[in-house]
Amino acid sequence: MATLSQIARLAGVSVSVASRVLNGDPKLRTRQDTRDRVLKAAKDLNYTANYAGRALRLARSKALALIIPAVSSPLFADLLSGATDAAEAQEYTLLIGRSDRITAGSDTLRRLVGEGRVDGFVLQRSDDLSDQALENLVANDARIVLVTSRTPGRRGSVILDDVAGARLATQHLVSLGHTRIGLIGGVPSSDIARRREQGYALALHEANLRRRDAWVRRLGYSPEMGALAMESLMATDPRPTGVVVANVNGAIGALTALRRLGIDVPGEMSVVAYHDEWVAEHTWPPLTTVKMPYYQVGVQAVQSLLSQLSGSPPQDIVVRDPPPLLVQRMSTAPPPARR
Amino acid sequence: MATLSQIARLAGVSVSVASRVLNGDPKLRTRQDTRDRVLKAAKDLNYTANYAGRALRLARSKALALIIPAVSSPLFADLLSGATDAAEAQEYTLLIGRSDRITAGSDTLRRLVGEGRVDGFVLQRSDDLSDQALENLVANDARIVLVTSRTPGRRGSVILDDVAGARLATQHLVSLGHTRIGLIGGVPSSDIARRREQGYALALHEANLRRRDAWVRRLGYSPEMGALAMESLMATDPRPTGVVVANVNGAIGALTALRRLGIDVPGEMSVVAYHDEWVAEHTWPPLTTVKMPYYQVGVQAVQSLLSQLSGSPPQDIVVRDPPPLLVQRMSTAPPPARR
DNA sequence: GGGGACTGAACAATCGTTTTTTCAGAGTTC
DNA sequence: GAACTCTGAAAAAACGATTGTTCAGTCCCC
Repeated sequence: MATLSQIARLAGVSVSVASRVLNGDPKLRTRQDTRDRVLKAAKDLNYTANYAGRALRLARSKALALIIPAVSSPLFADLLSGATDAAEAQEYTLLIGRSDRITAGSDTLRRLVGEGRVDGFVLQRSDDLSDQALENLVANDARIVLVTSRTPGRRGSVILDDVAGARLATQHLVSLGHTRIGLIGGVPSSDIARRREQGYALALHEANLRRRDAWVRRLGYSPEMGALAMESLMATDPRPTGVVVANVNGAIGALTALRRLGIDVPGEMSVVAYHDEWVAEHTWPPLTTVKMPYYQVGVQAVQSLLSQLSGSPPQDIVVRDPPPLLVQRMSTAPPPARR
Repeated sequence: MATLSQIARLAGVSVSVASRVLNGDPKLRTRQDTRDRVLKAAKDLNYTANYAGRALRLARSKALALIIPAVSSPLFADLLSGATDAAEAQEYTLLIGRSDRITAGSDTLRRLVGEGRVDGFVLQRSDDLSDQALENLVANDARIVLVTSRTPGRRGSVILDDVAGARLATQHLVSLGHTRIGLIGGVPSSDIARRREQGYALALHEANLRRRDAWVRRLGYSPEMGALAMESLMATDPRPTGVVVANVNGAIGALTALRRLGIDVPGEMSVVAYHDEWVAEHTWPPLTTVKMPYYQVGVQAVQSLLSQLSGSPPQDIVVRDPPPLLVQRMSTAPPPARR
C-alpha cells in the first residue's frame, strides 16, 4: 500500500502537509492547488492510512471488542447489529469474541487492551462469571461496558428493563386467565435472573396471585436446561397452567420437553418466552415471546463505551425504548377448564 | 502499560537486549543473569508488547478477518469455532464480520487489508455476490480464502464435499423407499447450490429414479424461501413424498409451511436437511439432517490462509474428513402407502 | 528601505518494536 | 606484547503517521 511519504513525494510537498490535508487539519494554511495536488496523489495511489502507524502515534486503536457468550445464538444478532452500526458510525472497528472462552484464568481481556489492540470492550459475561472473577480478569483502568448485567463498582453497564419485560410476559398469562403461573428462570447467582424473577413476582402480586416456590426453576438459559426445568415443573401437583421462560432458547427446550411428555401446548400448558428471535416463529407451536430492545442495547453500549473513552465517567443505563413488546404467536391460550 | 524501554531501564540493559530476550532470539548471546533480570522486570511491570509498535515494525498485524453472511445463524457456530481455534493456535486474532454488509460498492474488505488491520481474510460470501463483484471488492494481492464456495482465478478456497452430502441425504430417502423425491436448493447462480443439486441428481440416478424438474426449487436458504419453495412443491401433482432441503434453515421454514398446509411430517412427507445445528433438534418434528464437517472447514480455512501468508500458493481444498453424517431424527419415514 | 506581520510550507520529534550493525573489553595465540 | 577472536551488550535505523515548531519569503507600513 501507498504510504504518506509516497503521497507527499508525488504531490511535491512534505509529509506533514500531506497528513494535514488528508486529515483536514483546520490549523493548516495552504494554497488550494497544493491541497488539490495532495488529494489527487492520494486518490491516484489509492491511499489508505496505515493502521499501525496511526495507532502507534495516537496511542489509540479505534477498535472495540464485543464479547458475548454464545455467538451462535440467533438472539445475539440484534445486539451485534446494534453494536456494529454504532461502531461503524464512529469509524470504529468491532472485534467479536466469545465470552465462553473467558474463564477465570484467561488473560484474553487483559491482553486485548494491554496490547492496545482495542481501546475498550463491551462484555456480556456468561452467567457463571462472578463480579469478583470479572474484576480479576480486567485491568483496573480498562474501559469496559457490561451489557445486560451489572457489577458493583465503577464499570459502566447497559441493561434491559428486565423487570418490565418479565412482568409483561407474566401479565400476558394473567390476562388470559391463568392463575397458576410458573417461572423457568436463570441461575440464581445472576443479577439478570434476579431482575426477571422480580418482574414475574411483581406481576403476580399485582394480580393478587400466589407465587409458589414449587413453580419456580432456576437452572439456566440453554435449551437443555429449559427442558429439564419444564420436566420437573410438570411433576408438581397441582402443576401450573402457564409458564414464563426467562429466555427464548430455554423456551425452545421447554417446548421439546412438553412434546416428549405429551402435554398439549397451548391447550394444557401455555408458554411465553422472554426475548424474541427468528427461530421462535418456527417452533411448534410458534412461541409467544416478549421482544426486548436488544438492538438498542448494542447501540447504547458502544456509545457509552465511546463516551467513556473520551473521558466521561462510566454510566449505568437501562434501555426502556422501545418498551418490551409482546409478540403473540401460538404457544399461549387461556388455561384449560378447571378439572 | 509498560513499554520495552521501561523494562530495559529497570533491568539495566538496552532496549534491544530486552526485546531479544523477550522474543527468545536465538542469535542473542547473553549471560544468564542479564536474561533473568529482563524477565523479572517484564514480569514485575506486567509487560505486554504493544501491538501497534510491533505491527508497524513487522508490517503484519497478526490478525485475520472471518467474514460470514449471517452471523446469527447457529449454523456458523461450528465454522466460527474451527476458525477461532486454528487462529488462536497460531496466536492470531480473529475479527468477525458480516458479509451481508459487503455489497458491490463497499470498500470494507479493501480497507481492512489496506489499512493493515488484518493480514488476510476468510470469506464466506453471500449467495448473491458474483465472482466478478468479488474481484472488484478486494485488492489483487489480498490474501483471501473463500469458504464453501469457489471462484475461478487464483484465490484459495475450502469447500465441503457438497456432492457427497446431498447424495447422502437423498440416499436416505431412497433407502426409506421413496421414489418421488424433491429438492429445495439454493439460488442457481451459486456454485454451492449446483454441487448440492449434483449430489441429489447423482443419488437419484444411482437408484434409477427419475429426476423431475417440477420437483426442484431454487430459491435460497432462508426459512422464508424454504417455506415458499415447499408450498409451491406441494402444489405439484403428483407431489413428491420426500424432499431434500439443501440447508437446515430452509428446512425449518419448510416444516412451518407443511404445518400450515396441514401435511403430516413424516407421515405424508419426509424432510431431510443439509447441515445440522442445535435448532434442528427442537423443531417439530425434529429434523433429520446431514451433518457436514463445518468445524473442519473453519480450521482448514485459517490454516490455508496462514500458509498463503507465509508464501505458499493458494490451495483449493475439499474437506472430506469427517465424512457427511446422517443425523436421524423424526422428519423422515417411509413414504405413505400408494394411493 | 528596515522592521514587523502574515503565508505557506518544511523540519523534526515522537509513538514502541525489531533487528542489523557496531563496539569495548577480555581472553587467546604465536 | 601485538594481533587475533570471542563475548556480551549498546547504538542506531526503520516502520508510518501526527503535530508542535521553525523558517523562508512576501507584503505592508511608516
